[in-house]
Amino acid sequence: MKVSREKAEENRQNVIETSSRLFRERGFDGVGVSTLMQAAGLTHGGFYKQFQSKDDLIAQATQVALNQTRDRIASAVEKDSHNAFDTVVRYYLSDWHRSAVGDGCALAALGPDVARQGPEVRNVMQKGVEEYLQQLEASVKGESDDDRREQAIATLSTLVGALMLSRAVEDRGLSDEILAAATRNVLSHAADKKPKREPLQ
Amino acid sequence: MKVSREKAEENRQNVIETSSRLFRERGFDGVGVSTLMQAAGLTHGGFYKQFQSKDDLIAQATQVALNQTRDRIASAVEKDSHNAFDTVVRYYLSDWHRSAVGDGCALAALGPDVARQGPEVRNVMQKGVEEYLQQLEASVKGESDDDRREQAIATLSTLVGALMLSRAVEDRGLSDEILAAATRNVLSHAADKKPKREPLQ
DNA sequence: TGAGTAAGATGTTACTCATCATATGTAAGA
DNA sequence: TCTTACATATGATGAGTAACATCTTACTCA
Repeated sequence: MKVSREKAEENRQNVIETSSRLFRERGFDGVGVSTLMQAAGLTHGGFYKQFQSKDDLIAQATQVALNQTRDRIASAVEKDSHNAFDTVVRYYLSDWHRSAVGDGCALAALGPDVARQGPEVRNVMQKGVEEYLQQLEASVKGESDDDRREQAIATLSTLVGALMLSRAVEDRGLSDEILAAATRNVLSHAADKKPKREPLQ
Repeated sequence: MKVSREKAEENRQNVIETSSRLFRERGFDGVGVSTLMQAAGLTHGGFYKQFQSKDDLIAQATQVALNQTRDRIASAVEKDSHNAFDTVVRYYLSDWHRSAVGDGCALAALGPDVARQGPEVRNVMQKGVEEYLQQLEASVKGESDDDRREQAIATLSTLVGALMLSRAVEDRGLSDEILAAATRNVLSHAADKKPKREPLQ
């Protein structure tokens, strides 16, 4: 049942991408190797020819997930570079992002899961956070580099926290309220030289 | 091997409290019923006479965890009611809280885990979030109720997000930076009528 | 360059062993 | 006697391994 080198690599990528989605939806402990391989159209025996262990796959899938969101934000900003910050915030705290757990930001979907992992995965996460912060530093307004850095960190924290909370509560009304309040607050604070509470739309 | 009614109830509470800690440390899927019972000094057989299912225990343990942090914050505020907001923020984003996952806030330790659960657990979470928000609304400064509500939601999001991120990255330096930046930012924003960037200490 | 062949890698099936959530038995308190 | 908390199964599923089949890839020698 051997397969061409290209096909094998394609299968590998397929497993990683499928896993990155399923992990975000169900957590690292919520899906088994067997399920992951089956979802990629393979049987679970061949897994260990492609990956050292499940942890190895977790690291790679987390990387892919983080890159995906980074790229999506980058391309959204590219289309509207004048209101970069506004674009990022509204994208991150959108209805779509709240419901698209498997396609959304890994920080909000897997933060505590990653915190429980070993150094490899945590290093991947760290690199992802740094990249997100650089994106935000570029669009945030501030008087100094330090100021922008602080704004970026605080903004990222608020975005991640709000999205996570909006997904964890049962009532849709409270969930909506969290997204709306966080959006308004972040936009009013980080966009300096504007009145503190500008209308949302 | 029957035990007195009081002892049985004591055992039950013991299981819930132990579970609330272990769940926060390892996630809902990271500990099995057997481990939980063993950690409470019992064998796993009696579990289903005390709880309907693992989900049932998850709901109760989440409740206990949320109450614990709520009470700790309340008593911290009581001791220094003049700087309530300051106290809450510094408590939440402290070194101690970052490392004490099993004794810390369930929102930051189990947010995404809860998001994957059924309505019962999510309702418990929702009630917890509402209580946290009420605590914050009382200490946050603002011109109107709506204003305070928004501040409370944004602050809670930032606190939860920052703590979660600080735990998920590998490097201690970045982790410290996240906590420090979020602390400074939240305090400068929510404590109105003060210069925007007052020194941290 | 050509065919033929040896070697190597990918994936399947079948397995181990541990742990999972849950159900049934059992002995002691009420 | 009758309830019930705890102990002992039970069947399913977890991660990881082993043996084998099969096809690609690389090497050999013309």
